[in-house]
Amino acid sequence: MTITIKDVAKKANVSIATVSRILNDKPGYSEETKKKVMQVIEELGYHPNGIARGLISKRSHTIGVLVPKLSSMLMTEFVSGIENITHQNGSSAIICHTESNGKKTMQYLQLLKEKQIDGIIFASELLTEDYYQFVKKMEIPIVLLSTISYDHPVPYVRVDDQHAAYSATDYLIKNGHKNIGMIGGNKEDMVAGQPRIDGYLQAMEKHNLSCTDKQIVSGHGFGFEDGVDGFRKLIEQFPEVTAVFAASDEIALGVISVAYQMGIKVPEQLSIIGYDNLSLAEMSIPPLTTVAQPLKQMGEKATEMVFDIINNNKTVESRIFPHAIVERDSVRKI
Amino acid sequence: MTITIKDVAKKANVSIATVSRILNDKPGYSEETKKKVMQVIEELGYHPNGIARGLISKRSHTIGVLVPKLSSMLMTEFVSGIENITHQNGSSAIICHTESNGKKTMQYLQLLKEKQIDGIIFASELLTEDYYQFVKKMEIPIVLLSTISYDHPVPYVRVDDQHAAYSATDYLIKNGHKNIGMIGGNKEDMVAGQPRIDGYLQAMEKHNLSCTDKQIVSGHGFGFEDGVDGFRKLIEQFPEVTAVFAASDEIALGVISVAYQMGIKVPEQLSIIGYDNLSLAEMSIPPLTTVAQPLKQMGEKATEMVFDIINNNKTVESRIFPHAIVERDSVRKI
DNA sequence: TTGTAGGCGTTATCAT
DNA sequence: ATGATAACGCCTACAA
Repeated sequence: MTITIKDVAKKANVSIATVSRILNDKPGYSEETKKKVMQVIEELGYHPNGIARGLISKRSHTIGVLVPKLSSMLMTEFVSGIENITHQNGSSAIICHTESNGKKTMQYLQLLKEKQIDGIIFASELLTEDYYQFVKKMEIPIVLLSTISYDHPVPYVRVDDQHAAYSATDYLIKNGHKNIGMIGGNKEDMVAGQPRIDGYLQAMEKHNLSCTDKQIVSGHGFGFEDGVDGFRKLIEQFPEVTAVFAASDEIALGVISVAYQMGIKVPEQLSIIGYDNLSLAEMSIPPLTTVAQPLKQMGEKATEMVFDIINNNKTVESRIFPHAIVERDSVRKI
Repeated sequence: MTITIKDVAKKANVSIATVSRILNDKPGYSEETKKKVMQVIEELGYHPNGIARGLISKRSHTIGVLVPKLSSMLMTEFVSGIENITHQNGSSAIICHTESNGKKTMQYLQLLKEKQIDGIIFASELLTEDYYQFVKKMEIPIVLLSTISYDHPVPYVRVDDQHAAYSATDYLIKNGHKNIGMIGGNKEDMVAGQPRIDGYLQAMEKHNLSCTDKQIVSGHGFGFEDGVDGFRKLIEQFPEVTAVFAASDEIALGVISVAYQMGIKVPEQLSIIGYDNLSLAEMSIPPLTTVAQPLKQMGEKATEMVFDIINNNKTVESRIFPHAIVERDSVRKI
């Protein structure tokens, strides 16, 4: 049997109201009784029941985090930042692994609603009409992380993907490369897929570099294997390639790996620039030049925004974080 | 204003008891009223309040997960497995990032208690007397993941670290290596530190191979940098080294990285075997031979055990998972 | 089949 | 400064 505020009250010969006051630092008790009560609490090892509290306060001090893929280091960084701020605000985070599955996502949304979570962080996936309608109807504060909604005014935190991709490609060009290929993620992905391809295209055009379809391979995802398959395909259809822009660090590592197998030297014969700046990037051989997103800070900012909405019920402003090229050793300067 | 069971009852012209019965599939209602009620629920977009439910059922359908480090891929795999099973059981997981900080850990423990979580998974860190006493007193079901308690009978899921380390070293020896060095994690770490060193020592002795202090470097942690620093130190004090056993994959990558910088060829001049089999291992150059732990399954099993305790209130048996050498290309067969 | 009422552990509003 | 008591949203005997 777990002990409640009643037990404390009884043993301390006071009413539960008094105990409650002491617990919540509300005026209306003497130092003396406080001392007595605190002692009893200590003796009994009493801990208030947050559930009962939540029933009244209508706050669960919990926020929900929806992520498509748990196994990516990207998410790890996000989650890490989210957890920091959440804890700092005396709350905790429930993490939900959607696997990019619409049905599962809706299930989670309902679960979170039933759990009475105070807010939601929705990461790295398009906010569909369904999701949006649900969240809106339930009046749950939400902010998007590394994604956006095209049709609705939902606050977000992200990097300008197209611009970042432009910068990456531009960096390659500025370093003397002309035959630049790109390995993108999923073209259908309106958030991280197409925009990065567009940024690449934009840079190529700007510098009057030819860019045929053969120079772009867009696979199914952003993983190592996608990089492996992608580069095999790329080098076959565009053998003149001298530099590649990979839409993720994992893809970039896949490229490096294939290059190594084929005896192509990086960066002497092939330059590579990645995207994300995961810890992987420093660990690769050669260390990977890549465009960095401030992952952890983004997670933190998004979380701060959620709490801002929760606490002040004010609308918050979206935020685009700056990206930056992190120069390491995978790009040859011609 | 959020709608409650009362609103549903009123609009459907029934009592809240009836609505509750329908919601929980308890006998005592006609098909007809069910239809009516369900329709009203639909119209109103009603969702039961899990908090209120929890107050009665004394179950929060939430479990707490304590991990020391969020940014490691090890944890990612664990968490992934945990989340799977948790969701499968209609619950969710609150993840707590302790940073190996005792005070923070105790705070989290109390937070979790107040949240009335149903159980705890405690990962990759020694269960101190404090933690144990708290959990015991609060009668919270707990299972340890990739760690153990020396002094108390707390169920755990892990791999036999010493044995695994023995296997790794043995593998090196069987492939003809004699001058084998080791780069361990933290020696103070009674769970993942010393046992792996012991396993290494055991294998060396068994095969009558000399093993001086110079052959072992034990750093502060299990990260990439520890591998970098560790190997620099190792090769200085033990230049004859021809193979190294790294206590983690990240350490191994650090070693490879330094070797590359120094122009030492892997595996031609230096063989390396890692520990963990993270996805990193396949991505390295050359692909890393390592001893694999079934991370995700371990997370899943630990979670199943927690639910076993919660649901059946039975004591569960600890489980040691088998490890396995995953042969890739970082060890030269002499 | 259905409704009434008490209780889960707190907090908040009254009195005293 | 303190104590009774009504909520909070739901479940569950017990009645009807």
